[in-house]
Amino acid sequence: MAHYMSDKVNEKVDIVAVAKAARVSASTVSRSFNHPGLVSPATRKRITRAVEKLGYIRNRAAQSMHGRRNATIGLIVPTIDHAIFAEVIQSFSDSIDRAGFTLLIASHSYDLDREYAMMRKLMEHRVDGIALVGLEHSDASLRLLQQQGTPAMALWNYAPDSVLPCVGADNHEAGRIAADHLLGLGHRDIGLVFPRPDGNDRASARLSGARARLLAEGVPLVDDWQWEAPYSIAQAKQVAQELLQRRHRPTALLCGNDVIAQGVIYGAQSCGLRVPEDISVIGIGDFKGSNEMEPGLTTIRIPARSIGEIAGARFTDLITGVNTEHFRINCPLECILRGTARAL
Amino acid sequence: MAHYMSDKVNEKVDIVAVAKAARVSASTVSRSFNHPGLVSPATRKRITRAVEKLGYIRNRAAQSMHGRRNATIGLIVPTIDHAIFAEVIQSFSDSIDRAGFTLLIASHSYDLDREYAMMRKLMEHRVDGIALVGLEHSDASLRLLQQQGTPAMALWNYAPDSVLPCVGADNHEAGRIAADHLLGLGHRDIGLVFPRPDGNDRASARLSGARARLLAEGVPLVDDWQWEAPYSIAQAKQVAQELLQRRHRPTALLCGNDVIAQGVIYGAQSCGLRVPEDISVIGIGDFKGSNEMEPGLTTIRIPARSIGEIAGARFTDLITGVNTEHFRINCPLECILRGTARAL
DNA sequence: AGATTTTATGAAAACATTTGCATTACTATT
DNA sequence: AATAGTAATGCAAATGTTTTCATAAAATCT
Repeated sequence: MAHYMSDKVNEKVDIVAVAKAARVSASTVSRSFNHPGLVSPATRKRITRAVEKLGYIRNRAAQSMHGRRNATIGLIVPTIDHAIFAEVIQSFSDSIDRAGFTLLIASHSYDLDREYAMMRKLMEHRVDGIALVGLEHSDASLRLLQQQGTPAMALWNYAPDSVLPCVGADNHEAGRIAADHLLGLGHRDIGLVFPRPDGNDRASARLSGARARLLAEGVPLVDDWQWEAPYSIAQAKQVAQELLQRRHRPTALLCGNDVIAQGVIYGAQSCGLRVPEDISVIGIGDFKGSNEMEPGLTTIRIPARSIGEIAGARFTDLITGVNTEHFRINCPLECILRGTARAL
Repeated sequence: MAHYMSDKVNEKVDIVAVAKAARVSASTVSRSFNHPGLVSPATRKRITRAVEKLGYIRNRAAQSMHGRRNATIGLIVPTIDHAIFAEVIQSFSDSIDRAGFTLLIASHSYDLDREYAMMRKLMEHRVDGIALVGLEHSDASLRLLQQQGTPAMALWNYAPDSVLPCVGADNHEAGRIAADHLLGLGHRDIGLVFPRPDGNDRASARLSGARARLLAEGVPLVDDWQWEAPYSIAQAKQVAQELLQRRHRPTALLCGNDVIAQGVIYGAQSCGLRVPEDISVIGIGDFKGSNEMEPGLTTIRIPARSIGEIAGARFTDLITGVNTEHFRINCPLECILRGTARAL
C-alpha cells in the first residue's frame, strides 16, 4: 500500500467514531444522512462538523447490505475504444451521475461469452442495474438477468418488440434513409460497403434497410457492388481501392458506418477520384470528425449523445422507482447534408 | 423494478443457503471460495454443485466489510469521449480485468473541483485504488488521498519527481522530439500551434520542450507564428486558415496534438496549400485515424495502449501487495514518419 | 395541570460475509 | 497403544451500516 506520511492517523473513522465525536448515537448519524428531516438542525450541525473534522466517508458497501441501493450502474460495451461508444458512454455516465450513480464499466470485445462473464462480475458488485449495448445477447445472459432480478436495459439499438427496455436508434431505418437520400439525388448505380452482418445486428439491420429501399425503387442490386469491409479505415480504404479500379463503377457508395465511409473516401482519393465530383459517398453514424473532414461527410446521424443522456435518465428513474414503466425509446435519425454526396 | 417472470423463485440465495444445500457450514463455503486449499476436494465439489444449482453469486459488498478487497479500481479521467483517453481506458480496463478487478469510472470534464468530488464518490465505494490522469491535481485531492490512505497512481504523464507513482510519457520530450525532427528535415521557419497551457500540464510541457529545442538550435521563435488552438479539429482549422493567409508563413507547423494537426491540415488544404509540398505538419499523439489520413500524419507516438496496459499491471500488483515498490515508468515515445512532413 | 400527540434520540437486531479459535477425526511417530 | 501433529470443519464474533421499536422530551390540546 501507499506510504504517505500520516496526518493525525485516522484510527478507523467509521460512523460510530463520528457519533462519538458529535456525542450522539450511530443511529442518529445514519439518520442525519438518509433522512435529515428526522434529526434536529442542531445535532445535524454537530454531526456535519464531526464528519468534516474526522474526514469521514460513508461506506456504500455496508449500506448496500441492507438492501439499500449501491448507487452503481453496470455498463457492458463491446469496446470502449471506439468513437461512437466513447461518446455514448460519456453521456450515459454524465446522465446517471446527475442522479447520484457511478458507472461500473466492462467490455467484452464482441464476445458474447465474455459478456456473460462480465455480467456475473458486475452482479458480484451488486450493481443496481445493468445496461447492455445492442439487442443481441446470449440466452444465458438473459436468463441470468431474469433469475437475479437485476434491472436491465439495452442501449444503442431500438426495436419495437425488444424484451429489454431500450433506448436507441432504428438501424433498419438508418439504412433506408441513406438509400433514400442517394436515390433522391438521382443515383441509380449504388454500391454497398458493409461489415459482415453476422453477430452484428446493427450492420445487418442497416444493410437490409438500405436494400429494401433500393429494391422498392426498382434499383438492381449488382452483386459486384456489394462489398464487405470491417470497421477499420485502413481496411475499408483497401477495399475501396480494389472496388473502384473496376471498369464499371457505381456513382455512389453507401457505407455501413462513418469509419468505412472515411476509409472509402481515402481509397477513392488515392485512386485519383474526386469526392463528390466523381463519386458520392454516404456514411451512417456521424462520428466525431466526420464533420471536420474535407469535404465534410454526408451521413445519417445517430444521436449518441442523446441516446446516452435519455438512457441514463430513464434507467435511473426505473431503478429508483420514480418511473417503472417499460420503455422503448426510438431516437430520431437525421440525414446530415455535407459535401460527399452530390446530385447527379 | 423489472418484472421478469420468476423461475423457481430464489428466496434470498446467500452463502447460508448454499451451505445448507451442500450440507456444510457457511464458514466452509466461504473458505472454499477464498482459500480452496483448506477444504477437502469432496466438499468443494458439493459446494460448487450447490452454487450452480441455486445460482449463487458472491456479494462483494459483504466481503469488503472485512477489510477484504473490493476488486474494483476507480479511474478518473477528464473525459471518456476522446480518442486518446478511450484507448488508454480500454487497455487499462483490460489489464486490471486480467487481475480480477473491475473498473469504476468517472469523468470531470477538466474541472479539478469535480475531480475532487469524483474522488470522494469513488471512495464511498471503497475502491481498492484510484488512478488519475495527469500529474496536476488540487491540493484537496492529494490530501484526501493521503488521509484516506487509498492507493493512488497517475496515468498518462511521466515525471521523474512525481509524488504519485506514475506510468506515462514525457511530454517535454515529446515536444523536443517533434522539434528535432523538423530541424532535421531542414526547417528553420517553424510555427507552433498549441492549446492554452494553463491547467494542462501536457500541453505546456510539450510546448516548452519544443521551444527549448528550437532555441538550442538558434532558431528564432517568431511571435506571429505562435498560435493558440483548442483540441478541436474545427477550431484548429479556422486558426490555420487565418495563420496561413499571412504573407510570410512558416515552412512547418508543430502542433500540440494530432487533433490540432488534423485541423491545421484541413485548414491548409482549404487555403489551397498542399501538405507536405507547401507546408509540413507534425503532430503529437498518434491518435487512431492519424495513420489512415491522406497523407498519413507524421507525429510523435504516445503509446496509449501500453501505458494503460503497464499501468494496470503495476497498479494491481501494488494493490495486491505483489510488488509494492514505488514506480515511475517512462513509456518511450516514437517519431512516426508518415507523409505530412518533408525535407526542405 | 394533566392527557395526548409529536419530535428527537438511542438500543439492538439485522444484513452477508470472513476469520480466529475450538473441535473433531485422521495420520504419523514413538 | 499412547501421543503428537495435521487436516477439515463448525461456532461465534466481528465488520459498518440501517432500521424497527422503544423511550424520553417537548409541544399541543383540553
